[in-house]
Amino acid sequence: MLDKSHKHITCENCLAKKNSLFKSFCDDQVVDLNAVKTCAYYKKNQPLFLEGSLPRGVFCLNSGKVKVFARGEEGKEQIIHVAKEGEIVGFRAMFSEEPYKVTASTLEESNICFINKSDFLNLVDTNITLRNGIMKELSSELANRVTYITNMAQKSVRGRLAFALILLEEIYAGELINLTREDLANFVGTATETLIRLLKDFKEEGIIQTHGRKIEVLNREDLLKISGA
Amino acid sequence: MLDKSHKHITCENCLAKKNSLFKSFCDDQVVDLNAVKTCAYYKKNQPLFLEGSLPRGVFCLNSGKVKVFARGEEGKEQIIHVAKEGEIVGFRAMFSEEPYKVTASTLEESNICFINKSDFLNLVDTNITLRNGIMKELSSELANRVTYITNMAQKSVRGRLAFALILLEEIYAGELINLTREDLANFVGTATETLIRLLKDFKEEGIIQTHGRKIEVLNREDLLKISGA
DNA sequence: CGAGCGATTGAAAAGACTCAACCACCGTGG
DNA sequence: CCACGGTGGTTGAGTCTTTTCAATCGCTCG
Repeated sequence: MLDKSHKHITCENCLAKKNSLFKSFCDDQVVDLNAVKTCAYYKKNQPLFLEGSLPRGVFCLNSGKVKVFARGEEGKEQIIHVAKEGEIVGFRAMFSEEPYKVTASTLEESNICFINKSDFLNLVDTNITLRNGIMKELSSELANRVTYITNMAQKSVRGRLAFALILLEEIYAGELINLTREDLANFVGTATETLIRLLKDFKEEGIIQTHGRKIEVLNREDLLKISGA
Repeated sequence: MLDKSHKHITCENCLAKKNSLFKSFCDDQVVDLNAVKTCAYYKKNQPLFLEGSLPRGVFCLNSGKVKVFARGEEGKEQIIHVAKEGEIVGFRAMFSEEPYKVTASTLEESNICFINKSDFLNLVDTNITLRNGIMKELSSELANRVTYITNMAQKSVRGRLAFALILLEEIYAGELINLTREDLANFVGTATETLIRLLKDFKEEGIIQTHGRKIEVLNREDLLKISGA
């Protein structure tokens, strides 16, 4: 179960150490990191930061999931990314002097640590491996978004949903995908009703199965095939 | 008129010096840059690099325009960006060890210089301002693409075309927009026929005017309004 | 128990795409 | 000089996808 207190999480045990940009850190640096960070417990649907506000630091997810989204014209959310345990959220904003272009908000209860902008930039300055990791990460996200844009522009909604389910299956590794239909629709980029109908189709085709709102992928191959079309 | 020879272009006079990432360079560095680069004349529709190939360096546009695109499933191009004089193309790939995810190809006759990967990375290592500029550039492009994705996912084709025309008007600053209907459709993310019909609508509404294939924007305000809807 | 949100369904309308045909321009070779 | 072929631009008709609007259902929370 989740620890709901604000107690300090030690970086040494944190998943982020293994998976994230901080993986290059040696023991000394982890101790440093541990010293400058602060930890907080977030309830479901609590924002980490808001579009338009000024970045003050980065967020490191110890547990829980976070959606990152922009708002289109009529305020409709477009979910750009779903971050999971071990990921660092908001580091792109550290290098531009601009306000956030996106909002980040928890999808479930989460324990999230915060590292101050100056502390973070200090780490970046003193650790070449970290800096290279960040440049590589920025570049590869840029490349990812090319795929994302191409998908949005060229695939049918059915294809996009298949693609989204593949991504989400990996993000929810092991667990079932657990999103409101509206969030899922906002990730795929479609209307909620359309999304529900397509999920129904997938169910009837035996590709997925639902447990309440939760979605289980039964046939990844078929999803790949549909996504490709 | 364009100089069609392969003669050396001096960085001192190049637009890229003023506008691009290299703007932070002091005179000495410009001399260095000038020494390591090579120049080439490109005909229309000639590729700078191909999706899947290994990056060997960056391209600096002295004159001309370049489209950067990915290919969707059935090979359909999705144009991600149209680069103009002064821009540096392909620098994202310098920081990941992966093959290009996109193809770059000239839209018109161009004079383009090439800087070797190791020379470029050397410059990045020795010039902190350049490095910071690059990180900022990567971050802000990432932010741009969020808008791009949201547009693709939520706007109608009409809205996307309006948005594209606004962007292209800036890129073709002063000149008329000059793209094949197919390229424009691949930028907007639609079928060529749909694109042509929408252009016709815009013409009838007095928002644009065509001169052969070239497009002149008459009413930017209306485009903004349509794009916003 | 009632309010309210999220999930679901139906029906109709709008938006885009596909296919097929035709036009217009341009450079080539005879 | 002119017919030819090819590419890019345009139009029409029909179809499919997706959205929109309206209504219903189920569940949880106070």
